[in-house]
Amino acid sequence: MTESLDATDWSILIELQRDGRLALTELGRRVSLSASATTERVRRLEEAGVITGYRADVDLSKVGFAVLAVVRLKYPGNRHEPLHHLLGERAEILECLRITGDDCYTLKVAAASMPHLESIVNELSQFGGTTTNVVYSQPLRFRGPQGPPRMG
Amino acid sequence: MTESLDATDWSILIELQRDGRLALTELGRRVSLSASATTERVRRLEEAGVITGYRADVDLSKVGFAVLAVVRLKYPGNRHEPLHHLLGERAEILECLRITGDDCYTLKVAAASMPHLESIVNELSQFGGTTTNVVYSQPLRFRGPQGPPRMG
DNA sequence: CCTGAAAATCGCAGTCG
DNA sequence: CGACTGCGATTTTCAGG
Repeated sequence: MTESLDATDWSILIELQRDGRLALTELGRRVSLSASATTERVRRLEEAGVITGYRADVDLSKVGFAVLAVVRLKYPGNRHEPLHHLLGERAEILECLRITGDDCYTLKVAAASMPHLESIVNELSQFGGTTTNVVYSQPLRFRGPQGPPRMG
Repeated sequence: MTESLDATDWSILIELQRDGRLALTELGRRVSLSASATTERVRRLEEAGVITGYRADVDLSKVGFAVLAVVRLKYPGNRHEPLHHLLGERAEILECLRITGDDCYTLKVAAASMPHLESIVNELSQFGGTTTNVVYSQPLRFRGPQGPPRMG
C-alpha cells in the first residue's frame, strides 16, 4: 500500500501541494533535477496513486457561501444508499466522513445563509439525529502531508 | 465580499476544480473561449481571490499515514496562541476549524498508526478535553462549490 | 473578446553513466 | 535503470484590433 519515497519525491510533493500548476521545468529547478527527470518522477507518483489529482482552491465566501458548518449525523441501521444518494444531489455537502463513535458521519456543509443551512440540516434530519456546529474561522485550512511520518 | 460570476466563470471554476493543471488553451476549448480570453478570466478570478491557489492531492495512506481522525477540542479560556503554535509544529494536524458549541475546535489529524495518533492526541490534551473519532472511510472526499447557491 | 506572433514549456526520441 | 541532451509540437504570453 505504501510507496517508498525519497527526499526528492517529498520535495516534489511539497512543491506541488503548494502550487499545483508549477511548470515541470520550474519544479525541476526547485528540486535540482532536469525537466525530463522531474516529469518522470511526477508521472510515477501519479501512476502509483500517490498524487490523486490537482485542483483549484475556491474561496467559498467569495462565491456566495457565507456559512460553513460541520454536521454530525447519527445514522441508525446500515442502509447507507439513501445518504450516498443525497451526497450526489446536494452540492452544498462538501465532504462526508464515516467515523467511529456515536455519530456515524461528519459532514462539511456550505450554505448561503442560516435559513439555507437550516433547510439542508432538515434534509439530513430525515436520516437520523444531527448535531450542527457553525464554523467561525479556519485557523488552519486543509494542508496535505509535509513529509513522512516520524513515528510508525 | 462576494464577486459576481457569470455562467462562464462557473464553468471555469468547475473545470479547474476537477483538474487544476488543465492547459489554458484546452480550458478555453471546454468553455468555448479563446486562449487569451480564458487566461484573462482566470487571472481575474485569481486576482479577486475567488481562486486562492492550486494544489496537488496526495493519498495519505500511500505516503505512510494509515490513520485519519477527527479530534474535537474543548478549549477553556481564550489564549489561543499556544494551540496556533502547535498547528505550525505538528504537520500531522491537517486542518483546524474554530466552531460554535461545546467543543471550540475540530481538527483533522493524520497518523501512521494508532500509537502515533495517541501521542498526538496526548499533545492536544494539554489544551483541554478531547473527543477523537477515527475515520473509517470517506464516502465523499472534499469537493468545492459546483455553482452559485440556489437559496440565500 | 479575438487574432497572431515571439518566448517558454512539453513530450519524445536517443545517449550516457 | 534513472537521469541528461536535442528537437518538433504545443502552450503561454503579449501586442494590437
